[in-house]
Amino acid sequence: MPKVDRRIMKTKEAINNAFIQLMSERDFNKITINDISERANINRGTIYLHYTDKFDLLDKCIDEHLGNMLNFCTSTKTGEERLNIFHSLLPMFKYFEENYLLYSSMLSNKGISCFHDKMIRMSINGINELINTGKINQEYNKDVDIQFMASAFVGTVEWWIKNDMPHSPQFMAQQLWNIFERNQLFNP
Amino acid sequence: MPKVDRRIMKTKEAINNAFIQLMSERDFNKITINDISERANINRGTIYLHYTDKFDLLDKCIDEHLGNMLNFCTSTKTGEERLNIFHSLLPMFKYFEENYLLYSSMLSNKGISCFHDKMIRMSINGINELINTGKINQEYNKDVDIQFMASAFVGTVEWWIKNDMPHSPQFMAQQLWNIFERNQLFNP
DNA sequence: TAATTTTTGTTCATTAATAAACAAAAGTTG
DNA sequence: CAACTTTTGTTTATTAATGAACAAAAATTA
Repeated sequence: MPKVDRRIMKTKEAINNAFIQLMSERDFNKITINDISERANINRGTIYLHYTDKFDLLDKCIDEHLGNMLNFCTSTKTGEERLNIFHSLLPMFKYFEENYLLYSSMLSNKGISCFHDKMIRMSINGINELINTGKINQEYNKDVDIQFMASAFVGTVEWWIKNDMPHSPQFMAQQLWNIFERNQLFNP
Repeated sequence: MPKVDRRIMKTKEAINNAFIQLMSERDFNKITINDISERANINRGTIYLHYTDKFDLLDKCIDEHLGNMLNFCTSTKTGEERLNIFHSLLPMFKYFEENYLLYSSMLSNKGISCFHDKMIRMSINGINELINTGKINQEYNKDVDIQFMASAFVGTVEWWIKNDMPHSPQFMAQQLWNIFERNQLFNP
């Protein structure tokens, strides 16, 4: 990958940090480009060099962080482990815990649904991968089933984050795993 | 004053922070321009746009921070208070306490004497101002006396900083003030 | 000491960020 | 609703920072 100019890295990080900070303070529709540029201590015009508007910024911000999460969950694993759902469940909860400020802001923030939507889409992708590799009980391979599972899964995770993470990552991963087992979701 | 480009502000602050950090870790002559640019996350060449070499950087760094100190000691005061030595002693000790990392690095660091020299010069300037305004007992108005007083004063402050500030700013200011009174240094 | 590596200070062409200005859109106020 | 203020998105000329290259100096190593 061609190395990125360090000015771009710094600018983007400043924008992202400012944005996440502001998202934890007030609702998305109360945040202006002005606010972001002031908080990030950069020229307002500079934001437009990287993002078309604040919706684009929100979009890319979520994409990047969910991408980091996925990476974190799969990076240190072998191909076999990667498809073992429990080995990914635990790091996922841990990652959310470590980035509490970001994800709780995103979820508590009125006026944005794209975070939820992206979580759903990510889950569906994950489920499809498990189906294609035969890890999942084929009987669940219908779009309604997939949607049902994704909604349940994402809803549970979101509930956990929004309610200040009332259980440990270990506990949550184990509980979800138990549910999956009880429903014979995974092939042995 | 004409407003400075915000890029310059950011670059200088990054350089200064990196430099102070490094000064607290190792001796000045073990610090390279390379180290500073890496720590500051800026291009090495950029340093040369603002400083001729690392000695110049050290010099300007000290000047700036001692300037801040002077400012802090005199800013919130009226003209009368400003020349009342006790009203400046206390804030001085407080300022050093608040910027402990910086000043203890400067003093503990082998290979630099300019910090001490600048402190002496600053004290001499202060004493001269007090003489010119008649605040100081005229009998002390000889260069040897001035040098004696400045050395004693600076040496005491440096001792306090180097030995991890064994007394409170209040105590130090009071003790110094007592010494001045005992020697009838100041006119009533 | 000689060979080698690191650091320095400078140059260069290129790119990113800047301040300032502007009209249009959106939001707020009386 | 109209007057007003704020925010937006874009443009422009200018400046600062960048990475890369280089030879010389300094420091390190054998």
